[in-house]
Amino acid sequence: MTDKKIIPMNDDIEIPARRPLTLRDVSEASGVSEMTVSRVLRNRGDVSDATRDKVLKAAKTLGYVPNKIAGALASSRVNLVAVIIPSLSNMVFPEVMTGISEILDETPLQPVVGVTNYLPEKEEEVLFEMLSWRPSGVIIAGLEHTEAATAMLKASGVPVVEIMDTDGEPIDSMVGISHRRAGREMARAIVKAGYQNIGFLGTKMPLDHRARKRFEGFTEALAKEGIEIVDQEFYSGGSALAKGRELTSTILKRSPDIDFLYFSNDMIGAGGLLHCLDEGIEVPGRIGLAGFNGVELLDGLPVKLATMDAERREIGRSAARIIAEQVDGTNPKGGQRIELTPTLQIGQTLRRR
Amino acid sequence: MTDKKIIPMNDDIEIPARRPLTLRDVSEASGVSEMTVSRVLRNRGDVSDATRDKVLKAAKTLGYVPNKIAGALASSRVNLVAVIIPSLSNMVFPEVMTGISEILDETPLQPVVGVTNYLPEKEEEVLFEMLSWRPSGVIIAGLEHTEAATAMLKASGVPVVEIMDTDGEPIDSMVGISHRRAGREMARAIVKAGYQNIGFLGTKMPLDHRARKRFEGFTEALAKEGIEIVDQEFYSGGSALAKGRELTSTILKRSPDIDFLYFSNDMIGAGGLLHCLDEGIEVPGRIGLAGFNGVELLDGLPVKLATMDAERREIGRSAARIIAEQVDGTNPKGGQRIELTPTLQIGQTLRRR
DNA sequence: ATGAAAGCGCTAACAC
DNA sequence: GTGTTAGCGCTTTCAT
Repeated sequence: MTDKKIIPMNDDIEIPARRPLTLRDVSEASGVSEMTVSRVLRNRGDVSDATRDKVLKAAKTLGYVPNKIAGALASSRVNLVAVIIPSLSNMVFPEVMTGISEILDETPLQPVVGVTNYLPEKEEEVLFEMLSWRPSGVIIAGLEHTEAATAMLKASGVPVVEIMDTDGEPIDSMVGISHRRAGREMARAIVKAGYQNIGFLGTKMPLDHRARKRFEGFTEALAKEGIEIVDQEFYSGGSALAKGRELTSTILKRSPDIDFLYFSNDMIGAGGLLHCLDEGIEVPGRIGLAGFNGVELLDGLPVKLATMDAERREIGRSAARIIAEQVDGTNPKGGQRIELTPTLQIGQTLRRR
Repeated sequence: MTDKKIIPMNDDIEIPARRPLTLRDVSEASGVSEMTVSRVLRNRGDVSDATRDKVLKAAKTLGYVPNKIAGALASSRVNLVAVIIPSLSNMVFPEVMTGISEILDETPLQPVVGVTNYLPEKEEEVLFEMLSWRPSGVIIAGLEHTEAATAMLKASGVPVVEIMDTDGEPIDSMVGISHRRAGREMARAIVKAGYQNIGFLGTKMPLDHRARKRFEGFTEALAKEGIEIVDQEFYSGGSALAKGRELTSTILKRSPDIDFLYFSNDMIGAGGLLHCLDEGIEVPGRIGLAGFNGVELLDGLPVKLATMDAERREIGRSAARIIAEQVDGTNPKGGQRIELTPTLQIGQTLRRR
C-alpha cells in the first residue's frame, strides 16, 4: 500500500473552460482583424510580413486549430474526396488506397474512406452519409449500385469515378479493367496450354460483381472452345488460404480427372497450390493452377502462382487524378473512361507450350 | 508500364451542375416551415403524422441530402470519430477497424480513417487535419507522438484513446497489449522449450515502437536466463513472405548453429517457415520458429506457425466503446486503461516439452 | 404542434 | 495591406 497525498485544490486558478479556440481568439491575441488572420492562415492575398509573423506566433502559442466546418460552410469548398469500397481486408483495396493517396497527397484534397462490406444497402447508407458532408468528388468501387445510390451520385453535382470495373456504363467517369475480358483471356491461356478438364473455385459472393464477371468471361471463352467446366465449388468466410487447401482437396477427390483449377483470387489459389505441393501432385504437369489479382504478398511461395495483375494501384492513381483535375480545373471534363490492361503472369503453375 | 486505353467520351451525358438542395427547397416543396422540416428529418420533437408524411415525401422526391456541414456548425455536434493508424497494408489495422466499426455501427458515430505511414510528422499533419473537423473523439495508434501532436490531443477537449500499446502513459485512455511483455513471454516459452541459440528477424523500422518494445522485452527476458541473441537481421520493403525466406536463408548460412528464429511478424515468419520446409530443415526439432500477430490468413500453411495473438479486433471494440460511452454520457469518465492479454499459440513450430 | 429570429465560425466581396 | 459587412445552411431558443 502506498501513501496517497491529497493535494488541496487551488480554487483561484480557473481551468479555462475548454471552448475550442476561434479565429477571434487569435485576432484578439495578435491585435489583427479576424479577416487578416484568416488570410494569413490560408496564405491568401497580400499580408505584410510583420502582421503575418504576429498572427502565426499568436496562433501557434494559443494552439489554434481552424474550424473546417465553418470554413467549408462559408466557402462551400470541402477538400474531401469520398472513397467507397467494399472491404479493407483483402489486400486489393488497400493498394487502391495507396494509389489514391499518392496522387491526392500532392493536392489539397483528402480521401475519406467508407466501407460497404459488399452490401448494396450499406453502400447506399455510406454514400448518403458521405455526400451529406459535401465532398469535392466521389470514388466508388463497381458499376452496380442501388437505384437510390445512382440517383444520389448523379445529383451530387461533383465528379464521380467508378473504379475497378469497366464492364458497364458509368454514371460519370470510370477507371478499371474488364473482368469479363480478364476471365476470357485466362481461359484462352489455359486452353492454349493444353488443359482440358477445368474446374473453378471461388467465393460465394453473389454481390461481388467483378468475380462474377470474371467467371462469366471465363466460361464463355471456354464454351467457344467447346469446353465446359468440369466441376466447381464456392466458399465463404474463414482464412482464404485454408479454404483453398480444403476446397482443392474436396474438388480433386470428387473430380479426379480435373487437370486445371481456376481460382477467383490469389489467396485461395495459394491454398490450392500448397495442397498440391503437400500431396505431391505435380504442378503444372498433372494439374495447372491460376488465381487472380497479382498480390505481391505471395511472392515468397515455393512456386509462383499464375495470376493476372489487376493494376490496383494504377486504378487508384488514375481515379484520383480525374477527380483532382476536375476540382482544380486543369481538365474539367467528366465522363472519362479508362480501361487498363491486366497482365497475365504465367508463373510456374501454368505449363508453357 | 501498362496499356491505357482511353475510351471515347459520351458527350450526351452531361452532369447537371445543379445547386445542392437545401432545407428551404424541401420546405417550399412541402409547404412546411424549414424548422419543422428540420425536426422531421431528425425525428426530433412532436410533429403531426400529416406534416411528417408531407415532408418525408417532398424530401424523397427531391432527393434531398442534408448538409451536415451546416448542421454541425449550428449544433456544434459532429458524429465523426477520427481513427489514426500507421498503415492499412499489413492486415493488423484492418482488423482493428473491423472492431471499431462493429461498435460504432450501433451508435450515430462514424469512423474516419487517417494513415500516417509510421511517420511522426505525417501523424501530426493528419491529426491536425482531422481535428479541424471537430470530431467527437480520437482513436490513435501508439503512445509515442510529437510534442505538437500531444498538445493538440490534450487541447482537443474530446475523448482520446491510444491503442495497440500499453507500455507507457496515455494522454487520456488507452487500450492494448504490453508488447514488452509479449516479447518476454515468447522468450520464456522458447527457453523453456529448450532452445538455446536464438536469432531474430525483424523489420527495419525505428519508428515502429511496438516492434521495438517486443524486441526489447524479448532480449531482456533472454538476458535473465543468461542468453544472448546469436544473430539478427532486418529488412524493409518488398513482400514480407519473400523477405522472410530470403533472410532466413541468409541468417542460417551465416549462423548455422541457430536453433530458434523469432520473427517480428507472422508474414516474414511464414516466409521463414516455407524456407525451412523447402530445405528440409526439420521444424521444430532442428529449428524452432515463432512470429507475432496471429493472422488468420496463414491458417492454411502446411505447418502452423507459433505466434501470439495481438487481440486486434478486441482492441478496436474496446477503444470504440470508450469513445461511444463518453460521447453518449453512459460512462463519461476518461482516463481508462485496458490491457488485454495476448495468447501464445504454440502451433507446430515450437517444440513442446 | 409549429414558426420566427438569432446565431454557429468562418470566408467572399467589397470598402478603405 | 487591412478592415467591414453579409451571409453559408442549418439548429437553438423562445414564442405562439
